[in-house]
Amino acid sequence: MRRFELYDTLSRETRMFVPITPPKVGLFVCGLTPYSDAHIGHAKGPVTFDVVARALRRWGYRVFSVQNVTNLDDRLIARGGESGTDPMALADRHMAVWYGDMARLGIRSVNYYPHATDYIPEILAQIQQLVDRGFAYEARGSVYYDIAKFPRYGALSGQKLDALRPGARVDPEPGKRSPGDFVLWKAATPGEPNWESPWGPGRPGWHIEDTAITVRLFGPRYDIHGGGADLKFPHHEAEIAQAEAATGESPLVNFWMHVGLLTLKGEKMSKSLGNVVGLSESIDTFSPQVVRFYYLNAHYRSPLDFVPGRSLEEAAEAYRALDSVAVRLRAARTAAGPDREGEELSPELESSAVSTVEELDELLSHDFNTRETIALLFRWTKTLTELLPKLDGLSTTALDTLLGPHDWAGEVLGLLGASESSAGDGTLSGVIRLALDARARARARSDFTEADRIRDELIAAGVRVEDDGSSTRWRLAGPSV
RNA sequence: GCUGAGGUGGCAGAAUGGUUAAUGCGUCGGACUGCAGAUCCGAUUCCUGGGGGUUCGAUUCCCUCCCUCAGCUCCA
Repeated sequence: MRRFELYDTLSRETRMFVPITPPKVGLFVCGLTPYSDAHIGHAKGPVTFDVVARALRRWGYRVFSVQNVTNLDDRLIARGGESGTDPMALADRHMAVWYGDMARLGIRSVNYYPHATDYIPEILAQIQQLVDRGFAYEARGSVYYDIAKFPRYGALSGQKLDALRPGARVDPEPGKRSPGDFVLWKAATPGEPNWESPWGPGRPGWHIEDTAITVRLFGPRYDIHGGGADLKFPHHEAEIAQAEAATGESPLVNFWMHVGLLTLKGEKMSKSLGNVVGLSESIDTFSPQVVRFYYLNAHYRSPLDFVPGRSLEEAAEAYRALDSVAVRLRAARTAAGPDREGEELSPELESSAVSTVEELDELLSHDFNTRETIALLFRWTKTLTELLPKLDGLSTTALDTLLGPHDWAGEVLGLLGASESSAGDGTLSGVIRLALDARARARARSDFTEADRIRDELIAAGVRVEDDGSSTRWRLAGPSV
């Protein structure tokens, strides 16, 4: 198992990661509440933790990665009510889209997506524990957590209870002992989904599902808990308070990882501000790799400012440069077959390729600095470009060695991988090839009017045409690229 | 107001108590091309918010001020 450093929000320090039960690593990430279509900010965390899981597995850890789904909450009920849809069915519908987007983004590291409503017995049991131990109280059919009973409440986010801004969005519901108390079990309102409980019919509060799930899956303590930076307070505070009070064990998690939020022109992207850019559309318009690249091109803890019409366009430009060399290298490797004899690499080049891979692991092991690994991949690409003309003469083993860094990127970053290269649709590429042949014949007889007409029509149809000395390449163009 | 994270070149964004502060985008010049694009080569050597301090040396550590973003019970 490779050793690595990880920043922990709770202790506010970067320290060596040590699993509770090596080589196992429990990774829990707060997933989403699928009450509407996902926007471009929502996938930043999942991509980040996908890389975390991929890297840990490469480094010899056995990761169990879990992302919960809050498939019932106030917003889902509200949205469902507007359209006369069952809130949980509405959640499922959005999740279908979400899973599709996750698959397109190459996120395959998540082992399990537990849904809140599948854990009602665990939730009820945990609430009962909290009541029994005196951390929670019932009022008017609801159960609240009494934050006064848990002195460490606020430690993660640095909030002081008595400093909570007076008149802020604290909701002094009748029955609450303190405005800061949060609901564990919400008494049923007619027409809403509900379950029987010792306190009457109701449904879970927002925070309780996570700890009910993690205690069930991981036990009272686990290794890494991730989520967006906006979840620190109160959500993650509540989780600590719930789990540690219920199980009597501490700390709930060893490392809290918080992902910097995506802002839109300096402001947080959110529905209420009306400044959202859709996730699915972004993937459609550009590509899953470009979206991934965009996120990973910054440190996961930094906030990232999204500028429509520029951010993904820039990422597309940068990624293409990186990818085109990877594609050509992989093509040469495919052409070489399983065991072609040929020129071997110079000792310097060979050791450079090997040490580049080692350096990639090393860079990533400092709090998952994906940006640094991308910078190194660019440098490696640069040394590769002068080799490009000689590729066809190299042996299979030489090509495999050269592909090391790209294979690393495919395995860990989910970029530049063998499977990620766009193969293209067979029919489409056949038709395009046909048009390009016609253009080539026109060019051969110096009929540039006809040649340019064909090219212009292809461009108008979204196909970019590039002559490269002897051959002509094409690719589907993104918008305004 | 309180808590946290930051302020780096035209832009995006890393890093480190010490040779030219990574990388990318963009821009400029050259090569290639019928042209364009892509690609390649080169340049963009005068960039670390202000002010103090510690140090032989700070962008990095400390203090202070200013500014930005996020959180302060919807939030990835």
